[in-house]
Amino acid sequence: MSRADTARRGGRPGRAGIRDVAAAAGVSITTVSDALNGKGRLPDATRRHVREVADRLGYRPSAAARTLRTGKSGLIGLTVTTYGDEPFTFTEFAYFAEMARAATSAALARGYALVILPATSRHDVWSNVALDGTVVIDPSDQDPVVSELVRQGLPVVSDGRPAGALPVTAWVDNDHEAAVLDILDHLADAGARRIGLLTGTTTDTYTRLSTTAYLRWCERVGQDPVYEAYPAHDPCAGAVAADRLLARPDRPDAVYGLFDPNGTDLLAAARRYGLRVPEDLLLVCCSESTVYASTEPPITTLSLKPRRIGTAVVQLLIDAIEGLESQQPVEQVIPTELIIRTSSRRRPPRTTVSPPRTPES
Amino acid sequence: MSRADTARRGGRPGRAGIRDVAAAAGVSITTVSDALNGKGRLPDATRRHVREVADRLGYRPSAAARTLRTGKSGLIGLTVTTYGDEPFTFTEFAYFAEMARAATSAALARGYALVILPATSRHDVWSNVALDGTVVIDPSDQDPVVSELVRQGLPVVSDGRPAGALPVTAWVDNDHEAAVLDILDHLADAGARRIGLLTGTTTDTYTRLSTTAYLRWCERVGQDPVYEAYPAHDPCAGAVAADRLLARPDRPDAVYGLFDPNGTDLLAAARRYGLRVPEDLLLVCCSESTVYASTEPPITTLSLKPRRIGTAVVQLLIDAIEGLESQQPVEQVIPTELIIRTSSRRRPPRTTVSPPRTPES
DNA sequence: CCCGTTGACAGGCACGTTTCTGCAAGGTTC
DNA sequence: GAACCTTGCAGAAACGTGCCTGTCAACGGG
Repeated sequence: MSRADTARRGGRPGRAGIRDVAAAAGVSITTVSDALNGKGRLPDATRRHVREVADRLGYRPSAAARTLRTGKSGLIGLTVTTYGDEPFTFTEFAYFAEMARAATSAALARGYALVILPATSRHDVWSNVALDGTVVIDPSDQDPVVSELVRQGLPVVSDGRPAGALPVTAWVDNDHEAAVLDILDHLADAGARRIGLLTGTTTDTYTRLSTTAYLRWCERVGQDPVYEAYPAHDPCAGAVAADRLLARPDRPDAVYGLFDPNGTDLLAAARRYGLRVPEDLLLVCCSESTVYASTEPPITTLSLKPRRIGTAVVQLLIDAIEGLESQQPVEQVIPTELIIRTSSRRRPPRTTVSPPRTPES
Repeated sequence: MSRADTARRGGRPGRAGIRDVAAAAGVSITTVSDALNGKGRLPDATRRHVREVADRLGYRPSAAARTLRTGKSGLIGLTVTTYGDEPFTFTEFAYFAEMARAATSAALARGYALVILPATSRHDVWSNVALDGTVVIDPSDQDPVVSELVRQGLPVVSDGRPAGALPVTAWVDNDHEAAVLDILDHLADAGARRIGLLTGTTTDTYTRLSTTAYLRWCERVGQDPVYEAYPAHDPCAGAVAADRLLARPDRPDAVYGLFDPNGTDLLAAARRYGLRVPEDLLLVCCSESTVYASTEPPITTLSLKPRRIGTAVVQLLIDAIEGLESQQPVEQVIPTELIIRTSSRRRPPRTTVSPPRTPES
């Protein structure tokens, strides 16, 4: 009677419910649930029997029902910034890909899956997915998505210091100032006397911190700043800016580029002006791409360690979701790595007259 | 009485349910549901009133409950191949990133979100997310994830022809044979007399089709095949294979590389052997990366058009999910694009004695 | 005056779980 | 032998929606 009843209610063919398993195994629904989830107090014989029957019927618990009941979906949002209507940023391709890979792995290892949610998503889309928490990449000041998620009480962990007073649960970031200062010192040590910067016009934290660090360094060593800024999301603008930088009357003899494509762009510009690297021009850029290992010459790069960031962000988020007191601080700084290649190797000073550290002016 | 009751049941603070909205608006649950979803027959005044109250309470319908009730989650899986335990392939970075971007946009535009699900995911993770369908990239013969999804009756659309008899709902792919033949003809037209191939040891469809097309072409024009194969997921192996290819006694005077990093690797190898590009060696590789526009010299690339593929795959999948008779065929071929740059530009034949088409034997 | 129709809403079931409570049966202790 | 504890399971209440099935009033035609 009750068997026929549940069988009739089965509805969609091919999907067996927990009722069907209970009926087939001759036990109650409670017993099936307990047996499959390892809870309750059941003898191993019953547990095995229920598992066998469930396997035989091809039973898969409904994720929706489980989420509704437990309040946990096992889903983590990955909110990415957008330029135009395309998700992901153009200039940080390799960075994002690596970061997302690491985040996916880390989430998976702890039983969570990642949902890609562009920051400009239609409201009805991302409000229609049950999230346990969200990772936000480079949160902007007044991101409506993020602030709403926070308002809902969901844990939010950001890659990059949150701009403004965004109340995120935790964040992970590099020490961008220290990284820039390190690079400038490295270039000066290699013999650079006027270091230029290729930067962006955007106001995100990374660009802002890096640029001010450069300006402060210039002030400290007494060098006039030499930099060009361009809209970082436009790949063509980068090539033009690189060209402009090397065309200036006060042409730098070393350049640091903040964005991934700057290395090849600067190299191409140097060739146009007949500048040899590293003899006439030292080059460093921030990139995760491996192509800079086999350019002519290989270019020194700064790695922001996206793998470590992606992993750390997910760990912090899941700790918050599961209510674990995270042993680690809620603000975590990942060290950067300077991969020194030919493009910034020490060169002899061009003249022996002026000591390397004296600014020209 | 009933108000107090529902208020008490609210449980977690900050989340208003549909009951609370109904109570606050002085209507029934049905009316709220109908008003918000645009169904039923309600006067506009009631509809507006309910919407206002819902907004005021910050009401967000529970995604889990809606999914449970309707059977649709609005989630699409993006199943990616893995090497080791890291998701995504190493060699197709830019391809995957572009494809995923386009797929995300396309899904978003139709109200769906994407869930990243590596093919080697733990069973309990991906079986615990309610999917409406799945996109599979380059499905392997006996992928347990994919076959189980198919068995569950979920629509599955693959990027790349499905290997074996995998019963996918639809697939999108390039015409890899035609693309390779096109490139080989292009190189021959540019003066190549012995064209080499840098290929992979993996058995995926792309590698297999491309290699056999190369071999067939060689047979047709009477050239001895000159190729090196390496495990495509190992970036270092690519550099070594490129070197080996140019170190052979029967060194080719033109090379096509099947994978993204082959261009820079081949260029570096050519420099080591003192070969000028394109004078001594013509170069083409398959890549979506823009760095090849500004290498020295710029390298001709074959684009597989990942944006179009990602968009097409998602459209087909959502059509299947929503039960629309797709106007388009379930097998869709996206044309490739050969971006011709300096590395394969026509050069004069080295000697006028032997006609270009005659094999050396 | 009666009956069919239509508009505007309310009641209540079902979706498929998890879990709290409860209840027998058998064993232990004083 | 009664009072207890433990074991092994069953019943049923949620979780928050969507939607099917009423109900009730107003209305109009015959």
